[in-house]
Amino acid sequence: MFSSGMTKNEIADVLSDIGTLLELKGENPFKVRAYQAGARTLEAIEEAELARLIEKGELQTMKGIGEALGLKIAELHRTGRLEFFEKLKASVEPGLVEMLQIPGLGPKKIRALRDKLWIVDIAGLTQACLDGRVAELDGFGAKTQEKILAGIRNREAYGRRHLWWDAAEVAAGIVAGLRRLQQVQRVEAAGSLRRGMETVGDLDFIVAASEVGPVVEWFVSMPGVNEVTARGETKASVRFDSGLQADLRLVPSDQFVFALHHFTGSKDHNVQMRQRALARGLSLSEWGLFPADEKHGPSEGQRGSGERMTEDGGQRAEDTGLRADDGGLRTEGGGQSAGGGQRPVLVQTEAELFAKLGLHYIPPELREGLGEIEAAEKGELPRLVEHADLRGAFHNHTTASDGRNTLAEMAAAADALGWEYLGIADHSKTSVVANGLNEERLLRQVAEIRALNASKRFKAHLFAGVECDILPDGTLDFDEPLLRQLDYIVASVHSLFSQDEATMTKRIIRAIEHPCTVMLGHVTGRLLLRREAYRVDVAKVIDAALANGVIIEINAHPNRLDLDWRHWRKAAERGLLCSINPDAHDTSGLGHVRAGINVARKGWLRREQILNTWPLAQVGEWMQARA
DNA sequence: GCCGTTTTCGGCCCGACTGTTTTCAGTCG
Repeated sequence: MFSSGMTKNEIADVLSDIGTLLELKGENPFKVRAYQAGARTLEAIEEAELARLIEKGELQTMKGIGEALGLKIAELHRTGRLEFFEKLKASVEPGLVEMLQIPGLGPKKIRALRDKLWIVDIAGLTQACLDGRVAELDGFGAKTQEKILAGIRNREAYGRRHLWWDAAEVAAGIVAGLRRLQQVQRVEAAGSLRRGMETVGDLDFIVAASEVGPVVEWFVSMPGVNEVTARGETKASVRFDSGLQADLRLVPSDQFVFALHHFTGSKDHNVQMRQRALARGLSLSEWGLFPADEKHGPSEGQRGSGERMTEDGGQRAEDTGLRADDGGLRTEGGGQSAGGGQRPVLVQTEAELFAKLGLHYIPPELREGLGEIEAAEKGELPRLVEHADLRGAFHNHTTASDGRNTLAEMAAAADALGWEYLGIADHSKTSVVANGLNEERLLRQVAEIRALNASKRFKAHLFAGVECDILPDGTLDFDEPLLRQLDYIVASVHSLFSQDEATMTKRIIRAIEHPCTVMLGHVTGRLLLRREAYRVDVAKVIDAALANGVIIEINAHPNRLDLDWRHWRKAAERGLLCSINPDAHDTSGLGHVRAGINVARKGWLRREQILNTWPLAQVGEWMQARA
């Protein structure tokens, strides 16, 4: 029998899930912690090492793994299944696990709600709060009840949007699937996903096809489709189990580019484009570009969707590498010829469409109606940074703190990406929960990094850094003599998010003014769709960074993506240097830079303005000069 | 559930904050 065991990270996830379930069952908290510690221990070793230890029956030589965990790990590794886990899962209402996502609700309170009010899911909890029953429970009160309700409401409100990263993955699969259909001539994802927005509402796919029936049929039959909300000749809509909605729009081939442009938006960009067309005696819409006085547009049946400009999703066409249009075709030229005849203007690419209106090609990420059309008219659009421009990345974690891959594994991953360098920045000692490094452990890691560099085992040069906590008073977590031994420091706030704006701003600026600070990490602490930014005067922080020659990172973790793109254009014009930092906690996390590239492009950033597009030698010189 | 070993049981574990209390339990990072 072919074995289908689990990888170490999958096993770690199971152990961690067991911890959560035991917690909900009210188990001894130390037992819970033992499972969580076991998960962490597992993450801290190499895949091959795990196999070797299991083989030799030496799992228990690892700190934190005893007899019980050892047996479970071995079984999961061998079979991918664990009876104990299955039974445990079956014994806990799944709704309780979901309730853990509500801020302020932990295992104890959830248990009380279940045992005393028989609440087993969020729907029941909502009703009990509305009835006022929750406030009457021992240990609960009016404020707690209010907070729970607010948490649930937020969840619902946020639930309507999705992280770009998650939506992009879904969209890529759909685009690839549509491309494989023989009836499909052209397909692109549009919407806010194509514009690289940090979150997206739903997905929009524009398709030109020789025959619509089979395409619609494929679309509504995709795996994961929970509900088909519309199904017609020109449009189909589905909702996935995840809550994500996807729209398919079928258009004639000669309308494809117009529909793509229209549904990519944004609304403001489209309004300005239409105005520009009108000024040239033309009328632009999703249906085409026509002489302005000529009646045109959809037949009666097609109307309706035309006026709807949503913040919807789409897939970044560049990612596929397959896009034939738009590529560098930057023709100058007016739309004069366009109005010449009575027939609609035909274009094959968006670049041609822009050219018809006297514009250079405007990349989707810039289409926010924030001056891109004026810049495109004057030929002043920047050459935006591209994913391929990256030569490395800073701010990455290893198993030394809370990462899931070792230093060597991360270095190997950087090699695989063809990067010239990789910056390590594990947590500092005050981040206890993230297993932050104390002085001794940090120095040991620095020595390890120097030795690896000397050994030439990896092509990528490793920079020794730290993600140093900014303490509540703005001082750094380590003394200057220690920090001086590192190549660079990322300074980040991880505690006391509740400080008022003045205090938080002062705190961060003090950290920026520290002579050892090289970069500022996740400036606002926001977690997209989950947690608001802490209160901070970002403008003052940018001023301070500029004054002190400190880099502000674009934290490319799909949940963070700050400093927000809306600040970058102006800040970079003033000379603020950027670094696209993946904040990777495992090797696959290095791929987050792709989300960071979106932010940089939306911020009009050019390659030169981003540290980790520079060649290794230049980065080294820059760091030397700073030190 | 793990660990240690002058232990086979008793301790593991940090600090801040909030809301509930009247001295503290629960949550969070």
